[in-house]
Amino acid sequence: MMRHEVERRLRRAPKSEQRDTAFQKAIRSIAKGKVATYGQVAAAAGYPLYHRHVAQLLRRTHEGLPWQRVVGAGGEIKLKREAGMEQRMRLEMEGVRFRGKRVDMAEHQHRFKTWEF
DNA sequence: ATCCTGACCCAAG
DNA sequence: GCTTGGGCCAGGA
Repeated sequence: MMRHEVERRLRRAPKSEQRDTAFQKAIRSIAKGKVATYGQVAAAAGYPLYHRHVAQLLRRTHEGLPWQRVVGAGGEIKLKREAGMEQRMRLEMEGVRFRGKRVDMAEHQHRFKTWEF
């Protein structure tokens, strides 16, 4: 492995790992039957503007996380086809109701306890 | 360095 | 309800 690559990893890995840990912690804190948007998860974890990274993390690894509780702005499910259907089904099994294509956010918006982060 | 892409977001029209 | 254009960040080609 080339030296510059090693240095690159040492320099950046810790930060992104911290972020991912914070994201996971925030996601795990979403109550059953509630949802939060990518942007809200990022902000609650202390990284506003990092909503795309929340998505990236979930795409990489969602094992053991209540990933179905993370939705797009306005309660929209962003996964396509099968994956989208699965997310909707998982949410409905938790009692989450939809208004058409979106989660009824007025009823199911999770409120993060910001002092925990 | 540049360009593209992504389980994004938002304001406009 | 759209669609568009802009903004955001990091990783890969």
